Amino acid sequence: MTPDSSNVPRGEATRAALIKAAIDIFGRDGFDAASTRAIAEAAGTNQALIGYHFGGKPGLYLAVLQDIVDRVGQRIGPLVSAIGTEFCPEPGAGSKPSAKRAEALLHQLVDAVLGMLTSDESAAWARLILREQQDPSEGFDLLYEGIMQRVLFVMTRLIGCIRGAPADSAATRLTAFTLIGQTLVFRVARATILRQMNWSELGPEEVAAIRAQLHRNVTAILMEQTGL
Amino acid sequence: MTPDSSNVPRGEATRAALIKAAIDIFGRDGFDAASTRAIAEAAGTNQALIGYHFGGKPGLYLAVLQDIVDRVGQRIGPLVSAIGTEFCPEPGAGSKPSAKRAEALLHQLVDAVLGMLTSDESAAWARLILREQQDPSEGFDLLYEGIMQRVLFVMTRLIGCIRGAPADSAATRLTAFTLIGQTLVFRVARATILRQMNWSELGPEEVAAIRAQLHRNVTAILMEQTGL
DNA sequence: GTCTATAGTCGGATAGAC
DNA sequence: GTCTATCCGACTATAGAC
Repeated sequence: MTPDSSNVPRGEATRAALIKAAIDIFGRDGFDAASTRAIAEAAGTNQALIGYHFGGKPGLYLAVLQDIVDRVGQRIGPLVSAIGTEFCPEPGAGSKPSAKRAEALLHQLVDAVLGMLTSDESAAWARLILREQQDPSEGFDLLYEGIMQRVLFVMTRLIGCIRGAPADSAATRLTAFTLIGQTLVFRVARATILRQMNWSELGPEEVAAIRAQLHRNVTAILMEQTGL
Repeated sequence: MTPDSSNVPRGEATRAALIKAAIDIFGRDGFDAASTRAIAEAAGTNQALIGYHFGGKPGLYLAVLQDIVDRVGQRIGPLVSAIGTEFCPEPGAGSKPSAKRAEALLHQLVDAVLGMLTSDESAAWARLILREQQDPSEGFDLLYEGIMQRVLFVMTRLIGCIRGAPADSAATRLTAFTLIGQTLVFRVARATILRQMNWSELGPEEVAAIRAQLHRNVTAILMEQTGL
């Protein structure tokens, strides 16, 4: 229809290219060490356009964080939403799902998080999140509310259902953190793990082995208190 | 004896002050963003002395990594060594320690690592280690051989003993990683955890709650496969 | 909306006095 | 062994042409 070869508004392609490049470079070097020159070059555009589109380096950084939230949402959002509607306590709603169902969904959730954290794509933005955790900036709220809070909410519901314990108790929440930790370690301590296992990458075979181990651990941890 | 008020060689105090300051600043800002000016100022010395004592910024960074290895070694080295001598397979040595003994030591080891990772002191250098894991430099070898390898070695021995499985099997190693991950998460995802728990810090009470949860998890994970 | 050019700041390294 | 002073490169932000 329009004379443009593409159908994005005029400078939208530039905006997207800058964000895409910025994820890599902010992720690799951190906010301070990353240079707007390098980002513009990687994006195939001009350095001055960062000021035009985002107001400056900090504005670009915030746009990058929002983009990460969107990417993660596309990956695990559907599963998280599905669990949320099934397990969110609605007064007068249908019968409560069984613990078996909750356990199956918890395994799915852990698998989804593991798949995300071991993907090559996650290497860049996982670093950004790690940095924000160590030294939260004003952008941390975006990540917390867009990712962590959502995942932890449904995870504590599942654990509470399996154990027959309150989802908001300290023990339930701490259990959720340890489940996340077991998964997170394969991204965070990746260099140590590759060296220790004599692996060269986290390919499908390696991820399958990890998945099996996590499955056993999740079952063991959740069965434990159920029997008390 | 000497006319000096202290008994360190001439510029040793300067060296130590620079390393102490550099741990904080490299930890907070990362290698690139940290400035030698800021480090020198924090150390109460002169910026040019970094070049004199360490040859430059990279040399100072390597000295900092070695210092971290030494600090961690002072904290958990004795326990790790004790476990190593008790569980290292020596041909013709005394009878094998019991699984009960191994489990007790494993709980001690996890406790020691948790105590280290939740200490205020660890905040600075834990960040440095995290960065090295995400993007290993030539200094990563120092950390791996000085810390990770030692801890994982004794941990896999303990797990192998408890399960009656080989300490070098993939499953044993993966289990060790998950145990580390459960502990590590309380340093790595600290910001998320504090917010989610509505805690303001990881003080003695909070650490005790975490410790109890880790204890339950470790028991559950190790009991699971023992019964098969 | 995109570009070039540049002003202003701050970085690491180092020469040379003491 | 420690200091001051300085060189030179890299950075962000921005003015102004197109």
